[in-house]
Amino acid sequence: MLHTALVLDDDTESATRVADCLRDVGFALVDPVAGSDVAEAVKQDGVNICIVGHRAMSRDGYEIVRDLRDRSPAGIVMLNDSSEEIDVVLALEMGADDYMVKPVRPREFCARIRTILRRTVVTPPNVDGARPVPDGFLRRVDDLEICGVLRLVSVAGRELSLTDSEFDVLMVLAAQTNRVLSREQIIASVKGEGHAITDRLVDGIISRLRRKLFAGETGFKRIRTVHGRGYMLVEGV
Amino acid sequence: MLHTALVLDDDTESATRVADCLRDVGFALVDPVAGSDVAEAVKQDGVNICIVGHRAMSRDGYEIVRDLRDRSPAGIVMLNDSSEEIDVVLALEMGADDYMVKPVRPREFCARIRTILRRTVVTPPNVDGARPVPDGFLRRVDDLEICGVLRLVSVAGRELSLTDSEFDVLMVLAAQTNRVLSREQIIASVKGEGHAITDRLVDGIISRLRRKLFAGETGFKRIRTVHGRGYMLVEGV
DNA sequence: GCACTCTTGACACAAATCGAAACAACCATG
DNA sequence: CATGGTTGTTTCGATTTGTGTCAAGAGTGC
Repeated sequence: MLHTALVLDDDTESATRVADCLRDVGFALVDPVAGSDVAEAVKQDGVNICIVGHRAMSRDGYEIVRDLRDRSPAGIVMLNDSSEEIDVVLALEMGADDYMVKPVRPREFCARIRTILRRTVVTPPNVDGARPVPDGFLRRVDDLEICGVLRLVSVAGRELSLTDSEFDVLMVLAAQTNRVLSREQIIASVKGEGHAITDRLVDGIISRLRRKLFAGETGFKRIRTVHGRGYMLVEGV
Repeated sequence: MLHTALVLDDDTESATRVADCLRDVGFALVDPVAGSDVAEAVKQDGVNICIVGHRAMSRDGYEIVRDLRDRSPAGIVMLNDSSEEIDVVLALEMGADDYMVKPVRPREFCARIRTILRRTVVTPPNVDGARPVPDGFLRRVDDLEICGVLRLVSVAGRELSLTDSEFDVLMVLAAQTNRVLSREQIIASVKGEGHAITDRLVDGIISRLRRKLFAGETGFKRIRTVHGRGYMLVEGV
């Protein structure tokens, strides 16, 4: 249910616009690390979808798309100012799953993203028996370890049992540490969009999480409340 | 690889234009039979991709798209004169894989078709994304061995006898380990679609499976329940 | 600082979901 | 037609989810 996205675009205006769209509909965003191997990072972080501008990380966007496609099954969307046929065709042939002309229309953008995800199989089919062990989807936040695939959590080595909704919320927070997430965003990430649920449910789950995770700990609150805005999982105290 | 396409559009000018494109790049075209059940025909003829106009076969194109998506894994492209955001979003939410505004540009059109086909796995009636199961195949999930042909199962070398329905459900779970499958998906995979059976039957079978397979095991649950969503067979603890 | 308002934490409780077992219907077999 | 095995439904207790409430806390204007 929780999807992770990566936005790469030197056009910062478009990048923030797109990032906001994605966050609103419940995506966790990964920060692009300049100079790093993008495809490798995408694999590492279990990114489901990449948005690439026609120039990104001071490189040619098309090149990045090809690179990503060669080494990752993630969905790829190319953004560009140009609506020329040649540019569209080139992007798609490099391996993009869709091509949109800026400025994107938010609702269409989200709908197209969802369409791609519908077709994206996270683990590529692998017929000959043994599939690779899911080492990915392991998130570490200080001494908190979360395995997204097996849905296991441990704090300081001590393993503990969370309910499914507790786990889902923790996952969302852990995907975006040191960043405030609104209750709406958290619910959207966990339930999908347009679910009729009270905001306050999040409070309840957070309350239970705090007790289970950081029961004995004194002083610092690692899940911090930001009054009027939401919650944040603090990393690197 | 020969692909088969079906063009449905009351706008004959667009239809022929599109059909020509497809033929040029090597598609076999299926003739639409007026009044027939489109989704059924698509299945029958092994169609890989459907092009649907906003009016087709004297019906509303959006309706056709939804119908197709519900009952076929084929790629679907919607064509329309309108470039309104609302129309795009609607089409995609009905299940279209792409939406293009007429008149289509041939090279872009073909590139987009190819992009869809890249993502379209033609897995026969099965949970979507499930890996194709070769005959005579032996699936291994940790110390769990399943022979699909002889319908035998063993855990840690110890062989045990399952009933047919237990075996079927185990097969479905084993085809997609570490991924949550809904009760609907499980029932659909085992019985075929549209079978009038209680969701809860799955619970019963899972319960019996757990007892037979992992009777003595302590601690970790290898068939995991995800509250409100379904079940998951965990691999690689 | 003080009064006021809105937000949050924590708990209690209703509703939904799940696990396991009991039970009825079905089916093949002898 | 009795038997044994399997399938699918029902039931009940246990767990989890989601709502309501109220006291405590945080922000704001004075």
